[in-house]
Amino acid sequence: MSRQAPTLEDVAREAGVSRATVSRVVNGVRNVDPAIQELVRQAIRRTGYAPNRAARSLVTRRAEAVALVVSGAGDTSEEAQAAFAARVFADPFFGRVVAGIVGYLRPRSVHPVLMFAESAAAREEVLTYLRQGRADGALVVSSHADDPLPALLADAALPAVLFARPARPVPLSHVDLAHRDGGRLAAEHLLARGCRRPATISGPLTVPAGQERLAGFRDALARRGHTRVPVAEGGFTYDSGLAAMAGLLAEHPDVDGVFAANDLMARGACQALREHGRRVPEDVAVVGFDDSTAAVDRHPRLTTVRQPVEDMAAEMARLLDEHIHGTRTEPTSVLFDPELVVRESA
Amino acid sequence: MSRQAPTLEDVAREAGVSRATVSRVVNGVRNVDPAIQELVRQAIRRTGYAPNRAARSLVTRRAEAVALVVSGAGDTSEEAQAAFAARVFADPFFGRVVAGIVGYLRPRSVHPVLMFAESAAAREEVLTYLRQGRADGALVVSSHADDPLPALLADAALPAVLFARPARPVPLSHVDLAHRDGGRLAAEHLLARGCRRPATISGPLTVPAGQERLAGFRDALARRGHTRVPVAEGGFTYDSGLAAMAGLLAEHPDVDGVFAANDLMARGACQALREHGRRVPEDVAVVGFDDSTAAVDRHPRLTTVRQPVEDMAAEMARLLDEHIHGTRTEPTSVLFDPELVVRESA
DNA sequence: GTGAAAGCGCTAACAT
DNA sequence: ATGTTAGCGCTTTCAC
Repeated sequence: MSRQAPTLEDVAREAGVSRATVSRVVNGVRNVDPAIQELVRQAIRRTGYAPNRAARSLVTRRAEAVALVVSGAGDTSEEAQAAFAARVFADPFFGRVVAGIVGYLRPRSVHPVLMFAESAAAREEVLTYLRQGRADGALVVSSHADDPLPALLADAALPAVLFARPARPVPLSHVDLAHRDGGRLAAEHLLARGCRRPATISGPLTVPAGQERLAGFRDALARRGHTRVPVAEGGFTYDSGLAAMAGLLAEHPDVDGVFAANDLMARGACQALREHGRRVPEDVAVVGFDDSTAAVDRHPRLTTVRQPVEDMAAEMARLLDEHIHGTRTEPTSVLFDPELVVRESA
Repeated sequence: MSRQAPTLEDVAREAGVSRATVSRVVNGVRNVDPAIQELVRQAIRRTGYAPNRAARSLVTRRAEAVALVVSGAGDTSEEAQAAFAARVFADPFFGRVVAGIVGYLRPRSVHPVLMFAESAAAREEVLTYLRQGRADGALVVSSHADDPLPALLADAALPAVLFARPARPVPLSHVDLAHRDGGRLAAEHLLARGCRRPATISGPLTVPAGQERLAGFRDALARRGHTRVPVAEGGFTYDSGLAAMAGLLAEHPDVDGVFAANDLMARGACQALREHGRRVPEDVAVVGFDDSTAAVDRHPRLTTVRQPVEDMAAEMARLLDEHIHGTRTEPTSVLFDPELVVRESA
């Protein structure tokens, strides 16, 4: 379109020095005469030079980019992929992940390339992408615990870090939350505010997070004498929360406290409660999980177990960075602590 | 880490042909003997060869990547950038944009690199990124109409396409919605269902979309005899919708229909209405705009003016593609039609 | 139809 | 402290 972009050569000529010198000032700049540095800098400004990344990557063998892959377990059609993308982004949780990742990556000027892997073909594409050196590693957020991608990545010895522990062990670093403690926090809060009939809407029991939040909640309750706690399994969606709450109410009309394993389901539960004429928190207290935007963008503001997602995501990026640069070689897992945030719903 | 990745040379040796031949079968493959093609393909499989993108980009001058930049008008600190990222993703609208873009890009195996441009430095970074050839063009979604990025991109003659017409004309292609028609659709629906006291919660009047949705709504109403329509300006957020509705109710307790310029504000309005003892839609009908997930993930499901965001985003990607490949040189604007989706709220 | 060779723009030894 | 030079892995004329 426009005229050729200026190269190192052009700048060198303009400044009256060699390419190597220009390269030195453009990069780490070890020992270049300050006067010459200034000369070169001016030449760069005059020519409007911007280093060609392909050429640099070719020799450094670094793309300065990482793949941010959102993967599932499915094997869906091309169209369904778009729907999958929309669904993922609809979850307020993902925005926090991106914010945390970008917060770490940006200052280091590495950029995230967005990829969706919801089919075997898409997963293969991710591997190829990395093998081509278009990205130096992958940050993986799975929507299912039995996602096959982590194992593929590990087998190919490609640098990767996961958000959340996979259902089946995989030799890859990951960050995670102490979900059990989170469930315990919710239980203790409900009890402390006087609930006598606590119940819970769990996450899918196929994912570790779902199991553990439930286990933590149950254990804490059992320790205080509540051994038979009603539980309805949900799917981490608004609708599933609504349905689960309706079911709970039908079987146990006297529930006075509910722990939903995420905020979206807690919102659904609030709606079901409202439809059945129960006030929140007067009649039934509701505790959510995550502290996503869903917790605060409607009324009543949710009391919830906060997951420090941004910090976790940033740590994920940091771990990947270390794996890429070889400063860390062994798979590592970093666990974060949940925190109770008390608002209006409980 | 692992052993060197296989190169074209390795495959050539393995297959007993020249690099050029391997390159030909890897790419477009014009006239290569079928038998040799097969030979090469097997060699590729055996070696696990994946073409090095940096090397290819160096000669083709194509990154096969585009920048997906979410920009604002501000000049915020580094930390605020993260908050900005989180906010953007919290908007269900953005997920649909990504889905549309990825839907177009994926089959062409070009990948979106996520960038946020909320400060002068960040904007400069986007320009540099493109000049370095790390991305072939930019897809820009601005959160403010007075975003300076589009003009910068145009001045630098970098391929770019915008979502929505900028406040100030810029010689860049863009896609947009016929917002006026959308406002009209809302007005006609409210009238058709018998509203006598319609009001509206507009978007920010600084952005074209805000102005035009309001203008369309007003015009249609005026044409039917309603010349004095209460309007409260909102900011496209849940809270602003809630506050605006409360204000409207205070000044005009008899409103029986409200058009909110987006779904999030419509949700806020529903909440305010509920707090003031009004039923939706029995006492007050509410029409939203966008048809985002916010329209359907709570009750009552929103009657809303649908914006075909995915299609618009895909078109944006298509236009950029044409600009990049030089098949389109003049800035073009493509306008989409809104559509009324009737659900429960009106 | 296939191969030889030049060169894309850069970094990093190595030499000075 | 600076310059010279050899590639990095690929595409693409140009011969054959």
